[in-house]
Order: sequence, then structure tokens, then C-alpha cells
Amino acid sequence: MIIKRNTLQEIMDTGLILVQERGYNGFSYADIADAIGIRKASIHYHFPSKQDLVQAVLRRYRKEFMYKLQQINDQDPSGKQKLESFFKLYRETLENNTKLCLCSMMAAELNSFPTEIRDELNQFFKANTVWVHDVLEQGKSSGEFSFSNSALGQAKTLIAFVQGAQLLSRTSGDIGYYDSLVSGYISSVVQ
Amino acid sequence: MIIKRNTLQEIMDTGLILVQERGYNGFSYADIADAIGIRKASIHYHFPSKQDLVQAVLRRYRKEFMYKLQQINDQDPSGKQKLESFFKLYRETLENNTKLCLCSMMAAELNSFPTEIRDELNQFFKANTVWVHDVLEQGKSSGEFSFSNSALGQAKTLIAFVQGAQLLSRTSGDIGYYDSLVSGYISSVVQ
DNA sequence: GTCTATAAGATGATAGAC
DNA sequence: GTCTATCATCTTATAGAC
Repeated sequence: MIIKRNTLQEIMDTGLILVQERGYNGFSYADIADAIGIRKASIHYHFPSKQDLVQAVLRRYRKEFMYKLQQINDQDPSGKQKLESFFKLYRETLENNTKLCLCSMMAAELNSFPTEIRDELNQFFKANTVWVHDVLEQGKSSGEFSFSNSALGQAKTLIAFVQGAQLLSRTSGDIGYYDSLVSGYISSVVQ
Repeated sequence: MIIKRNTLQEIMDTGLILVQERGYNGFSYADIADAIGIRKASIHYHFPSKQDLVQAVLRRYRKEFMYKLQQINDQDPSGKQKLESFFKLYRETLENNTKLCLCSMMAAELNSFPTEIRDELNQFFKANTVWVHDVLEQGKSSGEFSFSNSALGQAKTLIAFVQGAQLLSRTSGDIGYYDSLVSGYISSVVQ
């Protein structure tokens, strides 16, 4: 059986990997073309400009991430388990060739982008914050969690923390750095 | 009186700004040349390759940052004031045209660099961690601070947090985001 | 949809005059 | 030390054949 290839998806898949590994200014259409065995012009057919491409990649990334957060809600009972699953999502990009969250990478290169992409990035971080906020608030009122902050303040802190943790862990070359940071954080929040 | 210009320093000054604003792959020798009114070839005289340049910038940045931390030690009495001064250092780069810490930017583009530069980045983060560790440990034993973590674990968490806070604050376009995160963090650590 | 061909410009870097 | 001139290569992007 012949499997029909979906060039558009392959381009986005490779584009995602390359931004996460090298950043927006660190790869070219030639890199994608080489990686999947097509010509540069074919990429321009699907995505006329490089910014069209990363914007599409970004939107898909955000949707898929939201779906994963929803899955955690559907499956995990305790607040602690939800947090652990959340940190596991960020761990998985590190595990996979020490990539960073797409949105951290693009946030670092923020000045390379127009408003629409900045908005997309903020929506990603905002949605992360809202999700964590819900988990923390529920855990605080049930007595599972304990922190002196407001739940919203603590949620914002957690998002900053996880982005920084990923960055430092990759730089150190040791994923154990991430694990150690995360387990310390969780134990400081959980009773 | 004629002030003798120091081209080498001007190149490094501009290089620092450009990496902080756009990242290593986001600027060129032409940008520096235009900014300070010389030719590209003159930059190559001082720094044969782009990596030579950023490595020199990085080393100077780290030294100056270490000096500033030493100054805080020399001046500030309480642990809380030391932490506030530390977070103020990271705030100043945001204030100044919403730049990021040089080392966060370069850590995001880690895969563009050879081992020597990665080592330099790790030394920066390590030195930050050691300094904060000292402050936290002293504050904990004196009863000024309170956290369930070890002082070292909490110090590593703080460094991850401040890097992420800078990134998110710049993305949001609101320095108040940084202030709110930091004051929340400090109040959660200080008794 | 994918290709070849090509353009216009940027990029990192070097040689050699002053 | 700084310049002009030049290089090979890469980059984003387009036109038009198949």
C-alpha cells in the first residue's frame, strides 16, 4: 500500500523542529527542502513567505498544546498529578533532541516578528496561565496546595519558571537539571 | 577637547545591544558598521569572525555582571534588599528598549555556538546561582527568609524564574508584568 | 503541485592600498 | 587601523515550464 505524502504537513513538521532547535533566524527554506527531499520553490507554493510558514506552525502548535492540556483535565484526578503532567509536556521537548518550547524560542526573537505573531505568542502564554490558574485555584481551595501568593500570581510565576527551567536545562546539557528544578517546585507548592 | 574614540569598545557595545535585541542570527556586521559609522572590514580587523565578537562581548558582560553583584554585597544590608537589587538588574535591561539578558538570548540560540561559548553561558548562570544561593542561605538561617526547598534548590528556581519573567514581560509588552511577578515572588519567600 | 531557472540582495570574510 | 574592492555563498522570493 502506498502512503500518500502530505507535503504541507511535512513542511510544517520540519519547520517546527528547526525553529525549536535553531530559532527563526537560524534556518532557511533550503534546510527544510533538504530535510524532506523537495525544492525550495515547492515550499513557497504552500507558504509564500517565511513568516507565513512560522505563523501557521505557531497556530497549529498552540492548538495541539491546548488539546493536550484538555486531555490532562480529562484523565488526571489530583491537582498534583495535573501539575506533573504539565511539567512532563515541557520535558518532552527537551527529551526530543533538547528542543525548546516553540514559543520561548520565538519570544526570544520577538523583534523579528510583526504584531500578529506576537499576539499568537501572548495567546499561548495566556492560555497556559489560565489552565495552571484553574489547577492551582482548585487545589488551593481543596487544601491540596499551599502558597502565599494569589492563585493567578502563582500561575504566572509557574509559567515563567517552566520557560526558564527549559532554557537552563538545555544550556547545562543535563535534563536532570530540569527534573530537579521541577520536583523542587512541586514540593514547595504541594502540602 | 577632542575625545579619542575607542572603536573596539564601540563595536562591542553595539554588538551587545544587537544580540540582546535581535539575537546572534538576527544581526550582521553591516548593522554594527552602520550604527557606529565605520566599514565592515574594520570590524573584521578587531574581531576576525562573528563568534570571536560575541565571545568577547559575552566575557565582558559576565565580568560586569559579577562586579554589579559584588557592589550589591558591598552596599545592601538586608537579604530582601539584596534580592530586590538583583531583580532590579534584570529589570534594567527591560527598561532599556526591552532588551533581554544577553545570556538568555544566546541560550535560546545555543545550537548556533561551539563549546567555548556554551561554557561561558553556563558560567554566567552558575555564578548567578551561587550569588543567590549565598543570599538565600544567609537569609534563611537568620530567619529573614522562609522556603521549604533547600537554599540551593530555591536559588536555581529563582534564576529560572527571572529568566522566564524577563522573556514573558517583554513578550507581553508590559514591564508591569515583570514587576508583578517579582513582587509576588519576593513576598512568597520573605517572611 | 512540483520543478528549473533566476533574480536581487544580504552575509561572513579576505586581500591589499593608504 | 581603516579603507575600497571583491569573493563565494546563502537567503528570500518570483516566473514560468511541466
